[in-house]
Amino acid sequence: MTKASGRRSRRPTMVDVAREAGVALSTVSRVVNADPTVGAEFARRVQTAIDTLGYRPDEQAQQLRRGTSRTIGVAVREMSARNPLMAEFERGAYASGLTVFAASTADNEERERAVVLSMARRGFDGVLVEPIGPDHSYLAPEMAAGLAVVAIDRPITGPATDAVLADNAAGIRMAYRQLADHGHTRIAYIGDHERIFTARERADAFRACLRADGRPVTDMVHPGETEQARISEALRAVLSTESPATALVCGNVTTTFGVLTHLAAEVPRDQRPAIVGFDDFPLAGLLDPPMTVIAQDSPAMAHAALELMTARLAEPERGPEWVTVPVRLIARGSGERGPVVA
Amino acid sequence: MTKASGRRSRRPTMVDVAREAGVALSTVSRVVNADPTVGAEFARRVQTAIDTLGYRPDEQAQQLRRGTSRTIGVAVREMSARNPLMAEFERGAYASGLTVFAASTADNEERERAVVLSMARRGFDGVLVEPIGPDHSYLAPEMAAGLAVVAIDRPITGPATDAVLADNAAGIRMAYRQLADHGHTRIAYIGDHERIFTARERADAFRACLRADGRPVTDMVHPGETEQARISEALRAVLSTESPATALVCGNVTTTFGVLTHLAAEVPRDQRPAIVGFDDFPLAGLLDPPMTVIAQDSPAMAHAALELMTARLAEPERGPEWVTVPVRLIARGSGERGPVVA
DNA sequence: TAACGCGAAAATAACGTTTTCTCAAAGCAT
DNA sequence: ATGCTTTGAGAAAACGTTATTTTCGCGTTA
Repeated sequence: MTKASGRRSRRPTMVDVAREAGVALSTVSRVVNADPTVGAEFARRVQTAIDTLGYRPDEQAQQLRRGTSRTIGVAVREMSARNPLMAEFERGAYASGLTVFAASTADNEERERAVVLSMARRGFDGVLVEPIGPDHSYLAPEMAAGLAVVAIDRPITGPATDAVLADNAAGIRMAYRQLADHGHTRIAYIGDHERIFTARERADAFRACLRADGRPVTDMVHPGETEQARISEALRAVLSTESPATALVCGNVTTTFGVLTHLAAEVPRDQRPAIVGFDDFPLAGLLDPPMTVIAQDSPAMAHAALELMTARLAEPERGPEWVTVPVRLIARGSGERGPVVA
Repeated sequence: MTKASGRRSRRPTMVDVAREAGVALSTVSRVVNADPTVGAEFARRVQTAIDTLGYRPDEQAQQLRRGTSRTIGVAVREMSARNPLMAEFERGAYASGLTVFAASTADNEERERAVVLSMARRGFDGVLVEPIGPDHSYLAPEMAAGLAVVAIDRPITGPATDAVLADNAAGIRMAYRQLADHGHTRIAYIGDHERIFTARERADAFRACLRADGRPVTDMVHPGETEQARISEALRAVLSTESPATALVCGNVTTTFGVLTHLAAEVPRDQRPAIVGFDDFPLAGLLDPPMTVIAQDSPAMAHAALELMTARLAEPERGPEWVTVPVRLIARGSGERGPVVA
């Protein structure tokens, strides 16, 4: 150790290496960047100095100078929710030599702005964002300055960006169809608040299903907050009328959990409605009955997102592209029960 | 717009603002940093220029110059697993004016090294890391150079760092005690591979419980990989002897899922063993029977981690500190069933 | 032998900030 | 009016890199 236990050892810099090797600063840089024009003897000397000093380049300074960071940021509402997607995206990005950093927006519009802007100011080359609010005009100058933006799960309003979306409408239709095919005529929908894009798409698709079957829409579609109280209220509304719903479509996984919780506590097992939930989740198959769900294809979405991101990094001027990824129904039981004969 | 639709608009810089306002570069800096020595008229002029140009400081350059970033990195094995903890940590950090970026290490030792090192090279002030491998000597120079390191869930071997740990041994004892108190005398443990710190602590604690009760340890403790096949194998081993286990302790949530999956598929409902699982999970209460678990106090752990982090940022020379956070048993049913009378 | 290339290393100018240092003008007491 | 402190703005030097330009030694050729 050279000066190991000094009170506080500054990180060695290129200048230190140059001094140690007795060469010019720029020669060190050339060695570090494997410039072929550097002589063998010099390269050796510099490398030795690098090793003894334990030098490693300061990525921050590199990025400032180079103007590119090969780093992309992920701004999602909550880290866990989109997790299979993030994991897949991260793996793929890493394989392409990109670094990925994630931050959560806590479902807060202002926080999203702060997070994304901070990423841009740090020289991130791109951001994958699960957009929240209705206004994303703050992105325009960043995009003009070269930030690659890809929206996931919902499109961005304002500047036109790439986007990866799930086929929400098709998923809802599959759920509805599955229940209808098993004899249900009173099917209700409970989901997230329609201020959220996906929730709106799903609720709208569900209304369209009802209308297509010539069934009344009123009282059967219950979007709203995903708090337990609201969900319980909606459930009571659809289950305790004179002609109660015999089947439910849940708009997202939070709603599904809320519905299951309510039913377990308040409704006798043999009187529970059939259910199809949007979004798969662990243990879905171990519930009683096992949950039938509409599953999003997270790996495919992650792959598409990475594809769009790298394409845009390579060619910033290309037109924005939207990719819709199919969903599929996983029948496990809860959606295949017929109506309870009251 | 000044030069909006130009092919590619460079981000405005302090120099641009200075030119626009007709002042010196340093004056702009003083205005941005609210230096009180700047005259009112100048401040106004600069502010106007900032607004019209849409200037925002380049955090990268700021950090390079200041030598500090008020950013801390989180390197965890998987984003979802530690999520409640991360969410809480992020919230707290944000409230303290810190920015948090997360990256996953994919349970890969080399990847952890790359991620953490990259964070250090980018000028992150601290890292919260869920350590993987046995050797963390690579951290020593970084810590010497001022990187604040806090370990979560497991301690770091090599350089001495702060750490936040769950009280694994106490948790296992509670689980064992609960089952023993309900009449079980044949209790088995299935958990993660002992190369992982927490898994080793838990398996050891379980062995200690058996010994304390004067029970044989052999064949009742099954640490190993958490793949379904291995778990099933272990289960068959403990359940199909002549005096089979009547109760199980699962070492982590992955194991719990594997065990539940196996039992659901292969063992008739009325012959299933009692179970207590380490780590709580969503829907645990909706299973049949509802799962009794040892729950870690994620908010408390996050809080402790943030506490340690800020303390170290403020006082880098302080001695390393370990915090052990208590766990608690949540009795829901699966752990309160008596032995099956065969 | 002087001019000329040429290869390879050194010097230097950025990148966008912050901070230290200068220095002019203004204020004020003598 | 003179000298001395304030005040506040501008100039310039960092921070650790990379990219461009200069310099220099040396073998070729006219």
